[in-house]
Amino acid sequence: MSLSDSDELLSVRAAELYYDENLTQDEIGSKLHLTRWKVGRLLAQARQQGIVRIEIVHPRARRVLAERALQQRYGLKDAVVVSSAGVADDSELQRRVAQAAADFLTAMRPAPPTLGVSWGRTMHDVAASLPIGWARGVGVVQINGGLSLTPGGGNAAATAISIAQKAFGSAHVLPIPAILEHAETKRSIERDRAVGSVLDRASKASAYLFSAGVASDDSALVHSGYLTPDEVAVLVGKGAVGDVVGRFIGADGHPVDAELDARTVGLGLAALRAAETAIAVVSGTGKHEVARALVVNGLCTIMITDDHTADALLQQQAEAGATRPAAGAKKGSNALIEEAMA
Amino acid sequence: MSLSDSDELLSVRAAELYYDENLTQDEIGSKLHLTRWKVGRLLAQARQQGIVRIEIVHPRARRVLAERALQQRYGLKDAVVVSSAGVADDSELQRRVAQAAADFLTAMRPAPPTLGVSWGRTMHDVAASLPIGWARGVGVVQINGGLSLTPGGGNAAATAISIAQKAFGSAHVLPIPAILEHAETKRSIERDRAVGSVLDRASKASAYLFSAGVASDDSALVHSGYLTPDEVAVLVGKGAVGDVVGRFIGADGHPVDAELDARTVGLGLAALRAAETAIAVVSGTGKHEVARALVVNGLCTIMITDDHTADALLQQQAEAGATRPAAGAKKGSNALIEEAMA
DNA sequence: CTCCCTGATGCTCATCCGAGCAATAGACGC
DNA sequence: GCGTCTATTGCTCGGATGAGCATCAGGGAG
Repeated sequence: MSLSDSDELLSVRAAELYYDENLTQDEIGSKLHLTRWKVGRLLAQARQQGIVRIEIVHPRARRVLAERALQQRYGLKDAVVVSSAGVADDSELQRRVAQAAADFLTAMRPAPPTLGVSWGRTMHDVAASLPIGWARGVGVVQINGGLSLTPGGGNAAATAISIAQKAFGSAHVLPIPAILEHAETKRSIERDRAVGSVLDRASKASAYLFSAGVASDDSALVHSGYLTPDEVAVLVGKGAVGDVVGRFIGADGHPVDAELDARTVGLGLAALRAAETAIAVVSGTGKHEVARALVVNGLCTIMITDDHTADALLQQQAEAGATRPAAGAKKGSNALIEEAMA
Repeated sequence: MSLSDSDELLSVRAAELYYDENLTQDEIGSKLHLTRWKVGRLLAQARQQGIVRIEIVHPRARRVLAERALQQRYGLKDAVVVSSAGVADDSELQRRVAQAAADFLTAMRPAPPTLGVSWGRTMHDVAASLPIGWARGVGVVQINGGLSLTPGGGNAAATAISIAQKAFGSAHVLPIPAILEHAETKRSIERDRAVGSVLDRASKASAYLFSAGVASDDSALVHSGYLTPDEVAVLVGKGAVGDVVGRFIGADGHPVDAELDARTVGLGLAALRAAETAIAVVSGTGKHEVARALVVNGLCTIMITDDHTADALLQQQAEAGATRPAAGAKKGSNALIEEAMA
């Protein structure tokens, strides 16, 4: 601790003169009766101690440090953390994260020939945020069932179709329920030629893009009428932290209810775990736990989220390491900007 | 409007790379396929548009720009605006402002031979924040009556005494009520030799330091039992925005109730208006109106306040000019730092 | 008292960066 | 198409700044 009180006050004063007024370090030096090197050191100290906080306030701003920390901590291939500075409500934040996901997709080089997508509020926003022509000829495959029983917001297939259309590609949808009454029905549906081919295609996708839902009454699966609040409560009792591609998982990243899981149509979690590129888009206070389950258990290789969630994920110091082999400090989507220039 | 959307995104990205990572502009240039000058311009634009916000987070931090703006707008000799960044509640903010006032006093060169002070919660905090030896031999004079009828927090005289003691000086107190029942009583009290001599000394003080109170049930004059909430309500009805040295004033800076004013013991507002150095210490959401009355009507030459109040004072674009002759951009308390080094 | 160690200070030098200027590319009217 | 006008780009140059080093003050241990 070499920070004497007087030095700290000097730091503050120097920082004010440097950043608010903008005097040179030399000028500050003579004003404060210090040498310009001392001033430089005070400023460095002020920045290092966090007295000077530099914040980038913009809907599209990202928190690069948190991104790298996430990447390294959980062995992700990449991470995108959007700043929540100046965000009014949770839904605006979600839109920003969706926007970031769209930016990320757009910047992906090479674009995935086949992209498996889930559905839901977040995915809808991502689709909406994608610019027309974000890629050329991507095949988009819906990876889990979803026939919204409630109106509004378009159904699950619309998301996949929209993403495909904007890339001048083709969509392969699953116009079937997300969860069936009986495991047997599910198996027979999967045996259907059309459905089977889509699922097959899904399992071979070169990349996946999906979101995660909360385990509460607010779940999209409740809103869509597949589950009742009571059923969700039971799942929570069994340790569910949220759902991924329609499957409710616990903190260990595995389904909490084997029976329910057997009735859920779509790609299995193993496929995500094995995927080369699995992009999770998760944001909001309620989703910290699911997000943790995703990264801790290697269910995604790329995490796109907000800074609060990221901070939560980085909170605990030593966690069990991710199941993914660490990808090292491999640099990620720094080609994002290409899009902006195009 | 030369800010195309792509340029804005580039600005954001460049700012991230520059401030979060800290690459040189050159490195950013090659990473983003831009020349380093372009990067420089993007960064300048980002700062100028407020995309990059640099904030100094420290209890003692000041908002120098607001200070200068206040100074120039209202023709003040000086202004101190403390940052409210990271402040939990209003009382913490008040303590910070009091601290700033103490810093300001300490840094005053030359120290005023005689200092007239008022009393109240804020003044108490200022006194408490002053370091022992903040000056040598200042004569402190209480400028308005105040015998707290309620316990706790020490009475009005204690404030003056504390300030004086810490400067190894002498105190001249007014151990009499702030407001009397009858104007006649007030006049006779003023004729008292001891009281008269203090008031005389007060009127000749080389500087004044005072706060201002709200016109509401929360007024110190209500707490001290000099006024009832009903009486204050009547004053508010007459346009009172708050009290200064015990006198309730309207937005025009004049007493709203002549009769009440005639019963109030202490320095008149004219003395403040004429003073070479009149330091007002005002902070808190409820005091914006009083603060405005002070600066608009030249009741102080130096304003020490919080940034919210300052912003409120700077809100309206063209206001009637201050009654004080503009003091120009005369530099103020930049010697503050001497204290820190001593 | 002397020596040595540690941390702070002031300095040199290479780099970084911004102001200002010339060249260039677009935009527009003719 | 052509001239002109303006916004943008890339550059020169000198000041501003940070890294690294020599020096110095102070503070034990012997």
